[in-house]
Amino acid sequence: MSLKFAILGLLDEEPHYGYEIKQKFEHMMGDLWPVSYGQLYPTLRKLAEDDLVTMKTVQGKKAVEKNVYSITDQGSTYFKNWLNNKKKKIQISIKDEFTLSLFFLDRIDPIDAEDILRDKLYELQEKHQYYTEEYQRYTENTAEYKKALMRKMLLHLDAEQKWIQELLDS
Amino acid sequence: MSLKFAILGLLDEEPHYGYEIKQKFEHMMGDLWPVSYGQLYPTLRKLAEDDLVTMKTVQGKKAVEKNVYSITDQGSTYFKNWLNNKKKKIQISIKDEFTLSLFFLDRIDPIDAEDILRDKLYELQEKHQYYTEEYQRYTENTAEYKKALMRKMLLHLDAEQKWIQELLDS
DNA sequence: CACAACATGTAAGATGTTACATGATTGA
DNA sequence: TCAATCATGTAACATCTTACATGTTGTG
Repeated sequence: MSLKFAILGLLDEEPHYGYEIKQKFEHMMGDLWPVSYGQLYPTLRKLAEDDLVTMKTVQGKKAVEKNVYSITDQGSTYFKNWLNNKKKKIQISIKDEFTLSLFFLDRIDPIDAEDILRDKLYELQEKHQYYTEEYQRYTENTAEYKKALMRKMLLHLDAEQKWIQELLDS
Repeated sequence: MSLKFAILGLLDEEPHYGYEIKQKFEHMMGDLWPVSYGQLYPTLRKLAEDDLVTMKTVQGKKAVEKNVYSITDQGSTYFKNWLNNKKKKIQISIKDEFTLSLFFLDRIDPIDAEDILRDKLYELQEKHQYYTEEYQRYTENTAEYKKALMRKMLLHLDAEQKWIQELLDS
């Protein structure tokens, strides 16, 4: 569970409430890593159950209540241990619906098959262009990590395009 | 759910029993896409419940019983519809534990941080070499798709290595 | 005889998405 | 006043992994 560590990492700097964690995290990630409330709140509850964080309800502006979470010593140790020691897996994703469907491409008309590949290539090019422009909008003030993450996305989009181009050429 | 379509695709050629589906699929995928029984059997049951496949218990050699699954007309239509029409998503995975941990790398000693990057780069190089040798063992008889899948893996491993190298250089 | 391979499954949990449900506050 | 944003959550489902449980058959 990555989100668990993302939350602990944020809380290890300062306390945050749920809504804020989502906004801050997604902004940091350049919107490349969305978080749903359906995952966020249950995860926060579980972290509290495990005594890795504590929760305190705070009155915000007027009648708005916020649940502010703080990391515990246990939580901080757990996080730092993860950061320093644990072998962390990288994900090279080749298990997706599109890739699977190519396996069965010989079942359909070769002309349709080529169309499918060209469509996907076009889709990838558009995505690449969108993220390239996004990347160029970044300034010197943009956090290094955010740039790096976008760079990673672009490199993998390059790889994917190259792959599909190779398939078309063969 | 990708596995569902993988199963239907196999059954759309000829009937298979569960164990065989796993073996055949993983072999076709060059062992890049493992399938657990904990996922396979419940998925087969669900496909049967949805009338996309039918199950028939058959006596194999001696006392061994096999549950042979066949695709129904409904299932065949469903599969072909997926193959021809549905917009299928590609997965560019940037949401993994390792990538996340880099976000917090400024919390640890820069020398340790560099070590972590170098370790991962080394790990990726080993993996790359392993798969390259695997790829070279493929012959003209090897199914095109199997080669293509391995090629995709290698291209994304290249991208990942390039990314980490860039991080080290900066 | 032991061990690998064949064959089928369940239970529990991890990790996530989508849709629903509720209500306050702010700005146009 | 109306929509966007702020704020918190639940329920159902989807997908997948790991560990457990059971028994047969073929091979050295």
